[in-house]
Amino acid sequence: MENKVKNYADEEHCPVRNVLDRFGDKWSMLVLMLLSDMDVLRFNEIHKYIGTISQKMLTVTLKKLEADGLVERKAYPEIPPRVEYSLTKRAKTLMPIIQDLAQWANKNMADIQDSRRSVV
Amino acid sequence: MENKVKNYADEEHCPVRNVLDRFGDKWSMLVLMLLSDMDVLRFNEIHKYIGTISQKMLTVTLKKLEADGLVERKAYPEIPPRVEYSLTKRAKTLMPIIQDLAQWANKNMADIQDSRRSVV
DNA sequence: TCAGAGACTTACCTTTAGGTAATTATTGTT
DNA sequence: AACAATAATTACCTAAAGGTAAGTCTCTGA
Repeated sequence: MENKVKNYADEEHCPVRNVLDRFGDKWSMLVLMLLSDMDVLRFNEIHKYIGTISQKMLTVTLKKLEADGLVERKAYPEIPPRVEYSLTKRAKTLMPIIQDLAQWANKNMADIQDSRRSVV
Repeated sequence: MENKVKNYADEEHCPVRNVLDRFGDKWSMLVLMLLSDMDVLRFNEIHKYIGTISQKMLTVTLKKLEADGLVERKAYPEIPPRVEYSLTKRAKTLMPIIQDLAQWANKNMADIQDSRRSVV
């Protein structure tokens, strides 16, 4: 019983909590999906694709994803600098699941929005 | 090109953004997984299983999930009151994906934590 | 008559996420 | 000399998420 509780609550040891916290934010999934579609993108390209993300948040998001080993950063020592981002192998094993999630969201969005409306 | 940008950024029409925003919070996934495991639970049972959630947040989370048609609430007109929560059909179509996600998280948590450490 | 059970609700406060706008470094171009 | 380009960084601010602790409602049993 106590164990059950631990399994569901313990932030340090719950893998779901621990890992999914990282892309439950506003931008991570979007960046992952974009990179999955486009393969390799430079900082400013991502910035343009996701028109509404701020430079700061793009930096933060990419750093977190890089720290988790989901995104690879390749900097070319040129002036002006060029930096290319792409998905790692690890991220590529995750993408099918994210695609499923996206598909589910696509299928169910309309119904869910209906539900929300009928509650209000 | 402009279309691409829209597809990736538009909050109103992006299904992923729109739907997944809802369980990208601190507790929703946990509650869904718990209900998936236990089938039917009362308010205080959930509260005990997830030892660290506050009453307020449990209420908020359950209400959001109910509004989205993912959780069903059955109140029995007794004193003291009894309320039972369970997953809806809609939620049950979502659970396999969440299970996959959990599995992926389980498999990759250790490596991801290593990555994070090596970055710091 | 007062405590207790169950499922909340409310007021208040702190923490975190995220946004804005200005600034940096370096070199080639005008 | 000033400017443009690229990929950031920094200081500052607002809004949203989440936590704490106390209160509410209604009946039952001691």
